[in-house]
Amino acid sequence: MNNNLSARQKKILEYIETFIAQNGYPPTIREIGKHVGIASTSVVNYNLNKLVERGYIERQPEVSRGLRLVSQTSEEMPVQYADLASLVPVPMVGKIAASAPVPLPGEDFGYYYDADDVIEVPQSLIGAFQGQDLFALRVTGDSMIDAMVAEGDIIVLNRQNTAKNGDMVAVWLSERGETTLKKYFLEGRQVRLQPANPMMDPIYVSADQVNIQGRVLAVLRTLH
Amino acid sequence: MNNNLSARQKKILEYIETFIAQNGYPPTIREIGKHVGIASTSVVNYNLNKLVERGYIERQPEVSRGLRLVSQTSEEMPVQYADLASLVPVPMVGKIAASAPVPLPGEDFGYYYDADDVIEVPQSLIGAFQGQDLFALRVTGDSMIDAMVAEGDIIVLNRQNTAKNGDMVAVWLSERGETTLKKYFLEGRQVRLQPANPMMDPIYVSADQVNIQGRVLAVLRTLH
DNA sequence: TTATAGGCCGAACTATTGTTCGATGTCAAG
DNA sequence: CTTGACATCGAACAATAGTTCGGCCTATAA
Repeated sequence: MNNNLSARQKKILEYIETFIAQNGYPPTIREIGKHVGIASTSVVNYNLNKLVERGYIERQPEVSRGLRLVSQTSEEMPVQYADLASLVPVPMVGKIAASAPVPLPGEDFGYYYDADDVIEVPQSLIGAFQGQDLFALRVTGDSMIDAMVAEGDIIVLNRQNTAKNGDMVAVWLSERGETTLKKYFLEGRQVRLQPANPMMDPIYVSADQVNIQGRVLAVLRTLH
Repeated sequence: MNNNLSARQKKILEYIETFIAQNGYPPTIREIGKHVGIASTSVVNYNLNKLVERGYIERQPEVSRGLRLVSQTSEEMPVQYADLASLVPVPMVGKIAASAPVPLPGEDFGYYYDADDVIEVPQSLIGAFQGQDLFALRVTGDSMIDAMVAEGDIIVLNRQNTAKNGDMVAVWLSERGETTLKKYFLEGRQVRLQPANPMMDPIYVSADQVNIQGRVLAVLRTLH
């Protein structure tokens, strides 16, 4: 079977590509025909099906503009791709202080934050974590000093409400009405919360008093 | 004018986003309506026009699926954005401890570092600084605790031997045989070195005892 | 109270768009 | 020469999808 594309099919493919890039949605059969010089919609249809057979595009029957480009893996993008992937956008959802619960990205927030409220973090700083559950907070006040976190620091968290021993977590202590950053150790029925600063003593809290808000993945401090 | 989105409009926006991600082409008015719980196409149309007014999407009249999402970020700062989002390679030239002078990238080093010894830092974290004079150090030991810097942290510096008041600098105190990170204030003939931790007291050193090794631009801490 | 605007519904209308099918021309194999 | 696969055309058809309009409801301003 011939797996090469005819000149016409290449033209179609290119047109689809530029059209999508330009408009954000795919072209119709007629639009393709007009720009590629094909008079009949059925011919375009015919060639589109060829492109499907050969794996260049996918189509959705009876759906207007129902086509999509299939990413051609073997291109020369691997370098670029790695670069783009290594910078992860993380929404800044608010501030964190000892006196208040952690603001979490709620359902009501949805995906929409101001551009100002997104920071770009190198993937290498946050390990394998990624996606919807990442968020960032700016630290206000000096109350996190025992966590070695200063005012103005940005902490990057993964939203989760469980933790493994040794994880650095943001917790809300319902009894004290207080948020803190500590290393988490479950010890029997109580939890040991160990400050990052080795000179500070841990506190012990009953497990049901501890609301884990998220795991701290990174702390960023800029000084310029 | 109210620029906020109603819950319904947020839902629509989210649906468009996931739909495009999933299918490669935008949804129709009826598809949106069905999934967002709107009975009438006219209402969807109405809300889509609201989204256009507020700059979230663009529409093409009389075109099926003629929607596109407007990228929120590229709106105002197209140039800046690319810059801010870019990663700057910074060589890791060694470790820093209180007990030893700061290793500096010497001429003899040249441009040659292992790939392992280079970290990628977002430009946004280090402000306008860039180029040859950037370097990074890993902190060993707990001796920098009064600078709110923990063991394992990475500090990014700009090599320079002068500083402005208020700059956070790495200095070698020849008299004490000690390296520290402090805020720098020149006061007459002596220098006040102020710990980042506001609970700690400053130290005062004669100006000629202070060897500035570099200005601290950022501190990075990873916890995974 | 009466307006008025915003949000919504339902239904009809029209334009767009994918699908189908018979017919034609070309070319290489039998 | 005949056959059959391949590519094309044109036209009609039917499903999809955007637009419009009258009416309803609620909250707020006059």
